[in-house]
Amino acid sequence: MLSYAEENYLKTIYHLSEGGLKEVSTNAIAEELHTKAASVTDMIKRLAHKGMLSYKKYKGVNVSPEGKKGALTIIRKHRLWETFLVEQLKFHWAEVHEIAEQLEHIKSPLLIRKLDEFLGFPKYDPHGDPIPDEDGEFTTKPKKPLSTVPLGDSGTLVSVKDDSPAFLKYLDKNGLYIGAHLNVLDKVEFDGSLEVCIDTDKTIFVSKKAAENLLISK
Amino acid sequence: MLSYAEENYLKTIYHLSEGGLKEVSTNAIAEELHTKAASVTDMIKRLAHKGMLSYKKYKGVNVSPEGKKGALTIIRKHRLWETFLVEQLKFHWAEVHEIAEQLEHIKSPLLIRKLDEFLGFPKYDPHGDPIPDEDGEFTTKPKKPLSTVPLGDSGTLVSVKDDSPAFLKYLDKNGLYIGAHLNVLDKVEFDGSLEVCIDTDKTIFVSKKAAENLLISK
DNA sequence: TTCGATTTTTAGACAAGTCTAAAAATCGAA
DNA sequence: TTCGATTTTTAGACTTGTCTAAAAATCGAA
Repeated sequence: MLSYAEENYLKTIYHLSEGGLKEVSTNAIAEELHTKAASVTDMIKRLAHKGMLSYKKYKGVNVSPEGKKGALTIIRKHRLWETFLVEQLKFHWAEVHEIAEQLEHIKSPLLIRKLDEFLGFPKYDPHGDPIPDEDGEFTTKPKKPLSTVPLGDSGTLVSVKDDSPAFLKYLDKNGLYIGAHLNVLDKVEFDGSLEVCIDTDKTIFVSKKAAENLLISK
Repeated sequence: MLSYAEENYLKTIYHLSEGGLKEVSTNAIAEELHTKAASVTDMIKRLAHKGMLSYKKYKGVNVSPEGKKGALTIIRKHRLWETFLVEQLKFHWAEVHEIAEQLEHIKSPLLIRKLDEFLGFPKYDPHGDPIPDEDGEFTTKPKKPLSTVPLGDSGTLVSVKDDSPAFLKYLDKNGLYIGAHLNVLDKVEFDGSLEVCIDTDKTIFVSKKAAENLLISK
């Protein structure tokens, strides 16, 4: 059984390893968790001892199959709770992360199964990220920036790269939201901006910079 | 800001003090929390230092107004989450306590306000206990054992004294559930058992012992 | 390939929360 | 009211998770 702190480290390391593929450096973990390298060394020893990571001094860590399973369980819980907060409690998708960071540590497999059922077995969270199932399986729809969508093509706005308050305000102002159906009507050669139709009923212009921040999925 | 452990102590001490009325002994706290008296002494010093308790060596502790406020916030969260688990996620009311023990420590006043609204501002939790509002106010309906309800009177089954699996099984078997409307039709002099009508459509006999375990409210 | 910069680990300290064992205070019965 | 039993506190140790400072290992550029 992992502690609150151990779960946070494991989840972070898993994310940094890009799904358990790459080894992760001590400093990268320290930076991500706003902690110190010495603390990270202590913790990765603990997690390695528990079989979650494989670790060789000075060589960084790799997530073990056991660790991957643990990380995906935490991620599953996080994303289910985010879905609950947005769909049921009517939070805005940009304000749920901190609360889900707490909720993801609640220990009760039955609770998560019932929550999943209550939400109708969602496949994606409010940020467009996939929700792993009980076995850790999930399907990632390829996401690409709106700026790379070919003229005439359409897709769903599933995520944003930058979720700063300034950019969220921009989204609101232009009637853009996660889940919106976007159709690229025209590309302006001069400045790279796009003419985009939202849900077939509204047309806006999106700057090149904004289009690079909007992530689209089919 | 109180830690997880501090919150648990405060809540337990508040309950033992019967709403902040009585002073509470070190040993009583230790027994309730399955910990040792020495640990309790350490913790009550911390909580007294934070202004939650007033404490004089060897004299037990009293809950301060600040402490009462904190305890009622935790109790409010606990009971709202229990209500959510039973009404929305379809847990049985007897299996939600442990999960709510974890959920009650989630820190987000906005979350609790939204949860309260989502649930329709419930006044009582699935065990029949009152849910304090944001200011810590609540109204306790007087509860009394079914065995003391006069012949011909009726009320709602709001709680049980003993929630052992054996007694829960008994409830199920007899069609009894929290929220059932009960009407005392007859009292058997011989063994103190009662003839009770459930929701006007079913009549059962309840032994004296069972009737002492069933708590009724008008 | 060597030496300085960077990264990582070790060593030692600290805070929270727990424990055991022993000392101190209080309680209660004769 | 006194003395033994009980309760409570203190003292010291342990674990988890954190830190700083310093040592050790690795990396990279000349």
